[in-house]
Amino acid sequence: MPAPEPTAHEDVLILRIGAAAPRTTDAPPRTERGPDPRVARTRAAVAEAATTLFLRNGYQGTSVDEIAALAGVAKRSVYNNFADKQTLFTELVLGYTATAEEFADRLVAGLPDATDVPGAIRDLAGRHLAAVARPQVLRLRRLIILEAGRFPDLAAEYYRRAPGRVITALTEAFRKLHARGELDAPDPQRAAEHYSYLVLGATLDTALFNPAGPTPSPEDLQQIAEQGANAFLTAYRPA
Amino acid sequence: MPAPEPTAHEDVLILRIGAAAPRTTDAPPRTERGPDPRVARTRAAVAEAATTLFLRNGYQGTSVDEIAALAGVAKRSVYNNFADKQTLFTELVLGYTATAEEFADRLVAGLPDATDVPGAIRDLAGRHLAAVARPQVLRLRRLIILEAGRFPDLAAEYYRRAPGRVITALTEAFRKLHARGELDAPDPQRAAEHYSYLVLGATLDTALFNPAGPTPSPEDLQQIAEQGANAFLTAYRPA
DNA sequence: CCTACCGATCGGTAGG
DNA sequence: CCTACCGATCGGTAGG
Repeated sequence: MPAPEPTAHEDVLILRIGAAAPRTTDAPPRTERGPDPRVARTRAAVAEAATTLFLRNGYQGTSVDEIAALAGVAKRSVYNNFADKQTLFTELVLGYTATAEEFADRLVAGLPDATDVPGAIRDLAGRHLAAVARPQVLRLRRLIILEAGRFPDLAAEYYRRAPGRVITALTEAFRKLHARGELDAPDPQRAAEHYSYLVLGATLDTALFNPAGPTPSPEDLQQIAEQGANAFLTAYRPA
Repeated sequence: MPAPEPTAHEDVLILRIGAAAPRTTDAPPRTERGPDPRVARTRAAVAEAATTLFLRNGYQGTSVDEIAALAGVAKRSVYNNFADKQTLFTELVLGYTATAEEFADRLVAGLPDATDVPGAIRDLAGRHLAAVARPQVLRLRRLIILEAGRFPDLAAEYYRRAPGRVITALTEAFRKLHARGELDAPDPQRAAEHYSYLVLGATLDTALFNPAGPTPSPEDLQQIAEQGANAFLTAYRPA
């Protein structure tokens, strides 16, 4: 259960979306040499430029002209690869959501069968907060919240598959640990929520109200995670 | 220390701002009958309309024309009462911030000297969550987060005077309760943060990602508050 | 990749 | 002379 390398996380998103097949499905102009590599290159450049600008300036604050300019392509090329601005936005966000979903599953994977449960939960809290507190992740979370009025289904799907997925996985883990007598958690879902907000709450909240503020140092984050995990372990310690 | 009547809370904000003196300070045209009551009436109508629309559609999503139309006045009247759209927005938010600040102080007032500390903290949690979970309060919080990029100083001031004020007051209360041996909270600020996120975290988070979603019932909120308070009390129970 | 253009809408201000 | 208010329209910019 190795922790993923932090900074590569966002790159995976960009590359995945950038490498996706273009939207044209009818009679693609294939030759024997396969699809035109310039198509994928242009699409990847648009996706990367759009990701950068959406995360920095929001949906409304980003114009398609800016995306085209930063990608080094014509505005027409943007619309050749994505139906419209809304589709471009939702495809980028859903690509990241899939990455976050995989992270959630890996994060909790070893917990139900851990031998040193307090140690495993402290370790999980440290990895969890370190992953969530990365500037790109905080910006994405903030972006989705900002656009939840315009894209309610997208926000709901992100919530269900990213933070909600962690809650779901932790609920199952805590249920087993309660049965094993390792935790006193008769309501495992509530315990999972309490864990999440004890470990992540302060950091996520601060980032929403002060988006341009400094990132906490790894040492600060480690301390916040440890104190949150300790409070959780004391509250849910078996009798 | 009675809990404020919920729905009247927002009205206080609107009336306070609406009744404020107009901006003109040089040589007001007073007669023996006092200032023109139409001035205050127009200003109040603009403030109320702007509050409604900003909370519903955000800053960018609200035009001055819409504000004027909903208030039933000419657009020129908006500019006669507020220097520009940004000033209108910040004055409204700061008016509410002052109300929230007073609420924070009253909320925690009796805690440091409480005799039944667990009972007082459970009671505080119920009043705290009930106040914060009101739709108007959740919408205001969301609005400030949405505009934290455009109005960073405003977001920082709101955070400091509203949720931060609760943390500050609780920190002092927990420090005294720790000294009295009623809580085991050697780091009272961290304890105050843990209390806040245990009691409020899930409700605030859900409202951000699903702003059009249903409000939890008072019974649900009471249960969430009680379980959060119980987890806090177990985690910080003196030895 | 640039310029041009569309239908629409914005915040702010003119005259009366 | 003042404040308050109106109908009309300004220059500039957005997505497409």
